[in-house]
Amino acid sequence: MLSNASKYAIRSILYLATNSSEDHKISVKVIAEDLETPQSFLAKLLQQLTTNKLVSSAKGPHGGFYLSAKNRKKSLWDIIKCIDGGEKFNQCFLGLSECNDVNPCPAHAIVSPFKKQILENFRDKTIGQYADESLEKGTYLTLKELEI
Amino acid sequence: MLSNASKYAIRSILYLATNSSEDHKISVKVIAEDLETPQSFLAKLLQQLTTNKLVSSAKGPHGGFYLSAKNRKKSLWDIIKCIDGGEKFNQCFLGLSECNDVNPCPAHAIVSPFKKQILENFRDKTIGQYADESLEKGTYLTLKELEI
DNA sequence: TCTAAAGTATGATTTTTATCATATATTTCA
DNA sequence: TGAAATATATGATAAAAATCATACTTTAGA
Repeated sequence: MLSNASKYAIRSILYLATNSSEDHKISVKVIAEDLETPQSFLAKLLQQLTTNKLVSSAKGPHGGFYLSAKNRKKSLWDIIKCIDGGEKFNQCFLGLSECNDVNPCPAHAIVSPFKKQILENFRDKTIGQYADESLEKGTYLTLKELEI
Repeated sequence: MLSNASKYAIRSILYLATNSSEDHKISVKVIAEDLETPQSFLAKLLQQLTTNKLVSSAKGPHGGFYLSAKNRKKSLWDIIKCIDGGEKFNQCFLGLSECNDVNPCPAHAIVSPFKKQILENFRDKTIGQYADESLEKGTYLTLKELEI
């Protein structure tokens, strides 16, 4: 479904949402170690996310990445758009370029409603809300968190 | 979601379900032209599908591919398993290897029910049923069919 | 029995995605 | 003011997916 890039990006941002603040920036090195993702790949991704205002950063000692209040207002969908492009949830399951409610492929009827609902959820809920809910529900972002 | 390979495979099989029979085999060339897919790639795929008894074939003049009654009893899920592997609907949306109802990632709650329902549909409905329904509903398998 | 029309088998190439590496620019703090 | 810690920029490499190409085998039909 999503590219690794998008997956890493989402996990990083949700991680920053619960662990960082303007007073507590986190370096790529630490993020990559905590999330168990390739560091230089993540560095590139975070750059891209920073350029697109989804993440904030500061150079130098005690620098690093963090989420500002504004950043927390963004959505998962914003992240996906930024990395994989805005067509991700608009693509036909069987790869046809014109599949839609009027001219559906054979899988359209079963797949389409789900895509719509997931897209809505990803578009309408903010990163901040997602992070809060995740804290309540106790979700996890890396396998490390599963070790007892 | 699916690889191009799986998409082509599903489209080919649904195409054969409505257009072929033991008495009317269809060559890769024709299938590829009708579905607008790369011919040699499709040839490889059809081989794999034939090996795995999802499609039937005959060599020589008037040979080609077709679906037997048995082939029609298979499911979309069988095709996906054959090409992309059986983990396709079992993978965590954020790429974690252990994500499940007990230890969910932040996206699990929203994504998981949909995956389950789609998987069920794909697993429980036969190719034959899919093809019949598609005929009734008037779905399409290639953009060509949209041209007036 | 020869020829042409098919599938079958295998490997080469291209494209995309993912990953790795290295050099540069800033900034804090001693 | 200079050294170390950080992000930034860019390009190189590796791996996977998709595509292309070529030679071989089987079979119907003249």
